[in-house]
Amino acid sequence: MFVSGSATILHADLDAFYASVEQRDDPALRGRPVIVGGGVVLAASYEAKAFGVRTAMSGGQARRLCPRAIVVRPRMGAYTEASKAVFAVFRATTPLVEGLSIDEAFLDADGLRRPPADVAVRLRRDIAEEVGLPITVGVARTKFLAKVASGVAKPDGLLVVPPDGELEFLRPLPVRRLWGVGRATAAKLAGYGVTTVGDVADMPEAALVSLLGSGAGRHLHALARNRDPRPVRTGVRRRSMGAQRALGRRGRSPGELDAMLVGLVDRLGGRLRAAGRVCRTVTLRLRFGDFARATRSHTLPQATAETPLLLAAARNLLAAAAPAIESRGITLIGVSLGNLHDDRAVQLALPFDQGMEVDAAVDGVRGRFGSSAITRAVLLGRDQGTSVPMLPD
DNA sequence: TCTGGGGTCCTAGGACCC
DNA sequence: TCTGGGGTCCTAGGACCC
Repeated sequence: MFVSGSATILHADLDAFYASVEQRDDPALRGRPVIVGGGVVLAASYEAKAFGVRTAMSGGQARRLCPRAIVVRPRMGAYTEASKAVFAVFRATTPLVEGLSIDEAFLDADGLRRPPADVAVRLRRDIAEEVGLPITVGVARTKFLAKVASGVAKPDGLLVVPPDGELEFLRPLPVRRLWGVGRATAAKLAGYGVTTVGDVADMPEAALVSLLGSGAGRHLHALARNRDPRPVRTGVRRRSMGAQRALGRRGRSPGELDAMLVGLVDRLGGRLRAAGRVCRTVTLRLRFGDFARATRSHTLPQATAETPLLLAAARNLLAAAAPAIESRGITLIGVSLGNLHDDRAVQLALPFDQGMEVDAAVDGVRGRFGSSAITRAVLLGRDQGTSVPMLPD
């Protein structure tokens, strides 16, 4: 391991997260191939990965590759709890934590007194001792490089990329290691004989832009040349919230679909309200019998977290899509809520019989917070007073 | 081999407004 | 009667990530 004093960003990534939680909680699973999820592999322990089992693989294929694997049902609650414990250790290390997913985060180690490599060693030890899970940490000057480093160091590893060894580390890597290069982009690049990060770095930016579009092209050009100025950002808010359900191949009646839609929207409405947020855009996600995907969306005039309003919008979208579903079949239904805002609702408890004062109060709030602060004022009844949801911005 | 459940970001066209 | 350029919002689709 190379220890450097000037690398400042850590990328911490739990190994085979769901499977590791299962092995931690059930000693009989330790050292054995474990697959989480039945129809599709949600996570595979490293013992199972050794047989070629991969995340997102179908359950049937995974069992053929590794017949001895123990298949366990996912326990989302246990994973959420483990994630919270891990993030608590992150925040005890530094307040500058940017979560990327349930099992992954960037930590800014700049400004900590000890060298970043020491911070990383201690972080891995703390998480092993306090949460009982293996975690891999990549350390580098930039986010991108730190993430690549943790990917290379997996599992249960630590890799520091020294500032004077960055290009040497980066150039031989396959393009798929670049953040944002998936199957489609890798295939496009391979068509031009571009297979390594070094190959990408040697291409003119204009060539990448004409091949991949201006956004992806410029992004890749910069990353391949090790330019990534993005800082670690705290307090990043969720921008959408969704729930979906796979349906298998057999057909579903309109009544069944409607019942599923009700269930999905009800769950999302609860999550939205629990998070203290409201949404304006409702998107219906469909996957047809041939597995082609489609989305249908509608933007409401006002943001809301009320289930009946969300459900009405979702039902309209489903009704509009009914002919396509009828003719093509359906294998997945989902709902996603976008255009999220904070719901900073204030409840003005005013007597029902003083309508003049309600108007005055609304004017007062508008005067203080701007004319767009109040989108709706509702008379609730004698005892409840007046509800005034506010939507600043 | 037959396909989960959660997200993010980008692109492109059309509507609409100035 | 014919017509520019720019900006924002909405919708749909696609790629990618874990």
